[in-house]
Amino acid sequence: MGTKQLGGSVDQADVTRADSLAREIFSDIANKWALLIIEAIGDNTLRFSELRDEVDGISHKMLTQNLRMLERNGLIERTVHPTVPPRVEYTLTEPGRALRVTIDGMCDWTHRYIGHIEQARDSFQARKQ
Amino acid sequence: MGTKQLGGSVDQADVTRADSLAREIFSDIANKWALLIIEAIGDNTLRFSELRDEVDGISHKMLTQNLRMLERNGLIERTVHPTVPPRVEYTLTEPGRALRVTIDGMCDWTHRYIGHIEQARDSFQARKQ
DNA sequence: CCGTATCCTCCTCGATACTG
DNA sequence: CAGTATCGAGGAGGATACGG
Repeated sequence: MGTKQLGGSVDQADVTRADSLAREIFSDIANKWALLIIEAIGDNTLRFSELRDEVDGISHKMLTQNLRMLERNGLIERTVHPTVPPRVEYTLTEPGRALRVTIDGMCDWTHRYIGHIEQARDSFQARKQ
Repeated sequence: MGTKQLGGSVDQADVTRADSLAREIFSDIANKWALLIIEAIGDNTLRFSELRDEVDGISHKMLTQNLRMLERNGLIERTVHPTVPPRVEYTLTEPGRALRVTIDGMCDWTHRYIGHIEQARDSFQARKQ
């Protein structure tokens, strides 16, 4: 992450602080559940239970945990409808939608290279007998 | 991931198999160490020890483990120079370089929204007292 | 329905030491 | 220098139960 310094008038302490913050954010975001949740929300407004169905294999706990994290970082917005039973909906914020674009890129990449990868795995397997 | 089906002549079994493979690949790739390693290599040819220095905070074990995984999936190429002491170099393959582009996108995103995120964290903190 | 808390398991990850 | 193996601690993550 320590790429692209912004030389000039910026205090060195601020730079390193920003860098460590950037690493922290990157570590938060760069995990499969977070990325899959963002993909799942996309342009939609989804309820907790809908997300649970949409993101397959995710547990109740992982979902809440990642939703909190994403809310904390301002990537999603959480709106509670004070009805009974409660209705909680999640949407992407503008930063969230921006990140989504790059995640879309990763998904496209996966589909584009899935053949390459399968071959690579076979040849790797063969190399190691 | 289960988006974008390719309808038509494709056998359903193949579709689900490809989908589960895609998820598996995504889970492999979408972790911070893998992404940081790919970023670190970039256009360079780096030795093991150089990578260890470049990707800060990574342990010896995590590095080897992720390098194997990336090699297995054909994202990096590993070349051993049979000298003594041994010299092992890593570069990105074409799929690796393609993925790198999207990772660059994530890094850019982080830098662009770091301010938003900091604010979001503060306001989140405040909301929860 | 949604969220939190508790418990318990497993496996990730770091430290260390050893081979080629 | 690069890689593997081993071991132990700690956190991740699942299951369950309960509260609002």
